[in-house]
Amino acid sequence: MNLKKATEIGKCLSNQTRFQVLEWLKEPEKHFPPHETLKHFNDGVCVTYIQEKSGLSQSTISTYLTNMEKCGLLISTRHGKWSYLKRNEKTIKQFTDFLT
Amino acid sequence: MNLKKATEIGKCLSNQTRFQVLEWLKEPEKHFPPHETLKHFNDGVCVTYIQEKSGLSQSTISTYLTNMEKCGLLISTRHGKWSYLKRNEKTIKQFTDFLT
DNA sequence: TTCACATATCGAGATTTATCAATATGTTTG
DNA sequence: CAAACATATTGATAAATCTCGATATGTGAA
Repeated sequence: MNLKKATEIGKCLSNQTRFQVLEWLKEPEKHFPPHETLKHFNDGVCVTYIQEKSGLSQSTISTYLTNMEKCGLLISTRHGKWSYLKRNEKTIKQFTDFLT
Repeated sequence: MNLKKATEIGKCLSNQTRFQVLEWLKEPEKHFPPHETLKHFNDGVCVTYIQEKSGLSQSTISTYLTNMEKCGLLISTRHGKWSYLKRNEKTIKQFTDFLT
């Protein structure tokens, strides 16, 4: 973790929706319905569910999630036509360690 | 700590200078010369030193520090004509706990 | 009380971000 | 392959942030 990377993460955390997504993804089963095909949340939650819950447009959420992945806050996994997002606890810890 | 407060802190952390200030204030004696009147860094570092080190204008730094104090990242103490700033470890911990 | 210095606030222009609708790209299924 | 669905990218506009110089306020010293 360095200052530049930490600041990029800070940017992601400067918006309520983006921060909220990270909170939701702590406990997907509490905040999202089960997936149709996948029977677990091991790889997180699909973009559509996050988009619906956020209330923002599909393009906005897609951009948010892409950026959050780029700076290491999220891990994206593709299964068929769906992209699943989960928290990247490793980067999150590096960030909080850097701050502390 | 709640989402709104955490996002305000995120905003502070979305700028390299502001994040850097927090890093500098971890070890003031490593990054700043000793104060003339005060012989310690118990209350942190005066605005002028932070401003000089940052290279930004006095007004910009003053605004940054004020905002960082408002959202609880810094504690400000006045001694005579100087304001000293130090990290507010309590809020920082609440923030990292909230994120984790 | 006046001067000098430390910090805060104001007003403004340049840059960045928020957010959308429209469109494009992937991927499965019929 | 064509249709349908999931996600990504583009282009645009409104809002927010960055940053400064100028100015105001607060405080100790002469």
